[in-house]
Amino acid sequence: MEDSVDEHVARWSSFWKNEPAFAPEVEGALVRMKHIQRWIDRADLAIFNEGFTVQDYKTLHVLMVQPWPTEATPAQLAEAANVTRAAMTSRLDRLDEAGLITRQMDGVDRRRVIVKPTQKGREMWSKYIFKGMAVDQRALGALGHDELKQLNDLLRKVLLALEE
Amino acid sequence: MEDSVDEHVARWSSFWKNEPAFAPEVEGALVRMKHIQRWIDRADLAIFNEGFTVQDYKTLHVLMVQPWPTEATPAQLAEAANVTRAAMTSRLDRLDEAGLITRQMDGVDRRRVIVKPTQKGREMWSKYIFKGMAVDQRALGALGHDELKQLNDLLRKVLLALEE
DNA sequence: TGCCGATAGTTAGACGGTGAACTAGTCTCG
DNA sequence: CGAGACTAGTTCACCGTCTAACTATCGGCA
Repeated sequence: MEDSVDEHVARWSSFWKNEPAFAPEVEGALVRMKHIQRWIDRADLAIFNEGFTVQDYKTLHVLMVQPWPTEATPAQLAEAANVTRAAMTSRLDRLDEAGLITRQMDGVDRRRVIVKPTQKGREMWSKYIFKGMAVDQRALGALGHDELKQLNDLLRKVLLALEE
Repeated sequence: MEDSVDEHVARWSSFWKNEPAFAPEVEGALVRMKHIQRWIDRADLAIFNEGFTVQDYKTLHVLMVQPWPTEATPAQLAEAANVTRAAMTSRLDRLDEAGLITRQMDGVDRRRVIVKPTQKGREMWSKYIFKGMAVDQRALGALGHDELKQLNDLLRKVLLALEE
């Protein structure tokens, strides 16, 4: 059975009949990933209501999810959330304002700021994390356990190469 | 061999030892897709120089790639580029200004605007499309032909379910 | 010790996106 | 045929992010 991306790839393939640089399977896989990603983003958007935004949630999320025991610097959070440090500053301002995180100066290196979630921040996070996981599972719900494992094996191989 | 996402998933798994709602393979697959996507976005960014932006390119790209014979309406382009119609208006303004597209009123339905690439627009697009494809192929370069096919089969199954 | 370069975080101004309001044109159905 | 609902595209005000300064601090080396 064919999905919308098959059409897309077929059209391109005929457009570039004699172009060896075009790799249909690469194009197909990446466009499919993009579509899945977009579907999830839209579903996630629907979860949040006035006053607590997706950005707020994602910031809190990368904070909770860090390898360190749920504390981190703005720079680490910015990298994890894929935004600039400047953007992270204003995000943290909002969360600080709302009482969801605290910012303390690091005693050892006084340039650094240690960000920690408050109790209220942790509660806010867990209020939404399960909804988010439900969306994710709905997105990949078509795959059985073995297929999910296959998918992860393939993606892991890709990622290992990209991480050098 | 383990990638950075394995660590992440292992940490979460122990965090939620007794939480059946957490599905490690779903989480892993989606985070990996996100990382691959991000790697590509960053590589793409490095391709473009002053005066012609990634947005300009992507807009031109969705125009060239449409099922219709390289002409489309702003609304179709907005959907394809995943931005609002308002944003597409200002994108098209820039491309129009630069002489890369034309906007003509549709004779049949005079609310509609038909967008077409100019010769210059087509040239600009093909100037960058091969660089973009090279990035994509580098990203998935770790996979052989059969693995790419497997990956597409899995992703197609997911997408078919999402497209109803 | 004191200087110079690097680094963490913040601040300032510009830019692109969003949602809502608006204009103009089309469709439907009594 | 004409009123009301709908649709396409644009304009506007607001908001989040980006780049590029700027401040404060750290580290190395003469």
